[in-house]
Amino acid sequence: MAKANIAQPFNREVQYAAKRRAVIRAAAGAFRRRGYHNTSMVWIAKSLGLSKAALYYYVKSKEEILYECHIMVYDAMDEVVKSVRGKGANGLEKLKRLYGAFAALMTRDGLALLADVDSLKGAFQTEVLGRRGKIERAVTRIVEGGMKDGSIKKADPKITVFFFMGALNWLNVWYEPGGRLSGEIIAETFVTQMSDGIAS
Amino acid sequence: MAKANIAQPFNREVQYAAKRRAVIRAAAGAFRRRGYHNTSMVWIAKSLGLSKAALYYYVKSKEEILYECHIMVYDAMDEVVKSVRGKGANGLEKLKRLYGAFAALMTRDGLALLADVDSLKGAFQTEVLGRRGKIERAVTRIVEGGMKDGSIKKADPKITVFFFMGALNWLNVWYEPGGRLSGEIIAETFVTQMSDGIAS
DNA sequence: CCACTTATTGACTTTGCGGTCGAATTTGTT
DNA sequence: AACAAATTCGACCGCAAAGTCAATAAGTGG
Repeated sequence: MAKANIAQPFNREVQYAAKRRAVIRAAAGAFRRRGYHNTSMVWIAKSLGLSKAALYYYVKSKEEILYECHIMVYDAMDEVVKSVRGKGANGLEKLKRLYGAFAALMTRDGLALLADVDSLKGAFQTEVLGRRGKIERAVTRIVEGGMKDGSIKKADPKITVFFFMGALNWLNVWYEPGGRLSGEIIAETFVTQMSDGIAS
Repeated sequence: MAKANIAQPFNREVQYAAKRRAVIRAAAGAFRRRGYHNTSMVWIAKSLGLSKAALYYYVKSKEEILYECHIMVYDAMDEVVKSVRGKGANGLEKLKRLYGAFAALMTRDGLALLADVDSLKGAFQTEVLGRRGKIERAVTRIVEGGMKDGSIKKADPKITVFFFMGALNWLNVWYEPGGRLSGEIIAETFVTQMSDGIAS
């Protein structure tokens, strides 16, 4: 019980976890802007005021960092999916909430869908692809629901989903925090455009 | 004059050019599927039944291949842009033709928007970014035209354009030639979804 | 202030891959 | 057949960047 009450800044495990997260986040930002292979461990280290060797105190390999980046995003997305359960009058309404929240994740929280899945090997890749599939299936299910309740016009669900999910992914490439276009405006426009594109 | 009439299969320059193109195309396919950095020169060579060294008889560097891949796509897109000049009753109609043709490029001709611009350096990168900007501006101009003539609902043109261009790019990731979903179906659905999303 | 754990480092090793080169082989020409 | 030009190859080099490790500094509890 003693340890449990120590204030966070003086709790070593908490500090370690926080620093580890900082490493992941620093890397995630760099990966998003310049890609996985164009970002070196030295660069990540320097951006945190550390040496490369120190990084390996927090992570096992560069690949593990990339893996964690993906997991971070999918965790957040799972959370969003859970939060729209039961909400919304129909499939389309539910989807609008979901999509808006996804857009917010990208712009507000700096979380980006990474495309470098092929740089992951073995179990890492398998799990990330699994998580991606899970999200896709969840979104597809909502879309199918909307097609059934008549709020979304009938079409192949897969194409429908990948269309607007693709738009989201491309955000990584051109969105710059603090730029002319605020995250709110983007999210709003995206939701409208998505919604009008598929409403019946 | 003598040389000019030689049949193509016996004309060395033509053969050289054809082989060079084959190298670019083989690489383009691999880059699209597994990414630039996950594709080695040895792999490209073997996929053509050659040794790595032979590749360098046709190209100066791996970076040059990536550069040519980009140029190939932008040339095709410029062609599409030119082909819709004057066509279509209004901005939206023009855009639908354009977008459909873009989708066809991706699915039918296997041309893919590469995202690895950051792997290009110096002049290569500058030119590719220039070409990309040119296309974006052309598309944006059409969209703005549509907003003026009332066929497209008013919104920030940049967001509007990036939304549906992003969807196009994401095709690379999931579209598989010969799969359940034909290029025609995809192109058709994409055009509808794009159009309904922005029509006024 | 001492013993011990946690953090961090500089210097080194390893490795995968792009790129080069001279030689060999194939192809085309007279 | 002989020669030249176009192709292709095996073997090698260089380098950037991932990853290791022994040494050390910083922090903590007694």
